[in-house]
Amino acid sequence: MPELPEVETTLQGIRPHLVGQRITGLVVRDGRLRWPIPQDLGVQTQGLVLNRLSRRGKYILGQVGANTLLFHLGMSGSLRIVTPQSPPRKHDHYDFLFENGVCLRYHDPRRFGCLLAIEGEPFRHPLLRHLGPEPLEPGFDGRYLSERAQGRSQPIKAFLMDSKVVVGVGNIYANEALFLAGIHPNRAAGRISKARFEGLAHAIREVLSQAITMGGTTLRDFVNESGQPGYFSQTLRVYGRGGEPCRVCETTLKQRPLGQRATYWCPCCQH
DNA sequence: CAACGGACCTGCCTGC
DNA sequence: TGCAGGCAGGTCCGTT
Repeated sequence: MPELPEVETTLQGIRPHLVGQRITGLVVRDGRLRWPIPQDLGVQTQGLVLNRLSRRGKYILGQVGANTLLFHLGMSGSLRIVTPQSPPRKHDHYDFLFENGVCLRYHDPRRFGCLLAIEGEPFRHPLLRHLGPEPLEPGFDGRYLSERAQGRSQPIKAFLMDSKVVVGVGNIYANEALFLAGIHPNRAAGRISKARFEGLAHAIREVLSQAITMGGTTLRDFVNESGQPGYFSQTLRVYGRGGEPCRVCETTLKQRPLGQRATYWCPCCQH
């Protein structure tokens, strides 16, 4: 489910409720996530203040004392701000309780998300160490993409979804950015000109920024911290639109799995 | 190192 | 109505 815009929407939604607040407890109803929630996490965090919430790629990082909480939403996860009294639903895995009476509740049917604690410097952790640059920060541009793509035969779409190349671009926004840039998703990454990579970097930033502004994309179950869906779905240009007319040239959009993932493109606009 | 396939899960939709 | 099969926003891991 969540790509960078959905994670950013979640972060911005929960941050004002939680930063500076003391953790009074952790209730784990079902700790079976991608990796089990550490048994001692409640004891480890109780009484500590959540000093900072930030994002790295699709991870949310919470700084508590010398340690960092690592949240990931996987394919179907969502974090919501609720009251401790609100009855838990099926697949509500854990609650963080805070001194101000707020409860941070995690919901994840498919259990691909995680909740871990990192001791010391978080960016040396194996899950974070090899991550590529943030697409919305300086340093991410056409020149960078072009250099990383040198000699690679991989389809550009798979290249963009590689978090070692750039973080936060998942299946929806890879499809959308390639459409905006006019690049065929199956084109070998190493066979794209520097000029076209400039356009692609711009398209990636554009599509991610727009989606954040609209509160993310909700296909079936993404909800923000208040339980509301995102509205970027209405703006999707190709994702999920196989067989429908291109919004630019009205040619019928193609759809075909590419590297196990649903891929959509306009055969007229993308080469 | 690069590329690829399998694996991890549940829910929902389609078609028989 | 029931059931099998396919598919879904992520990403780690093992193999070639």
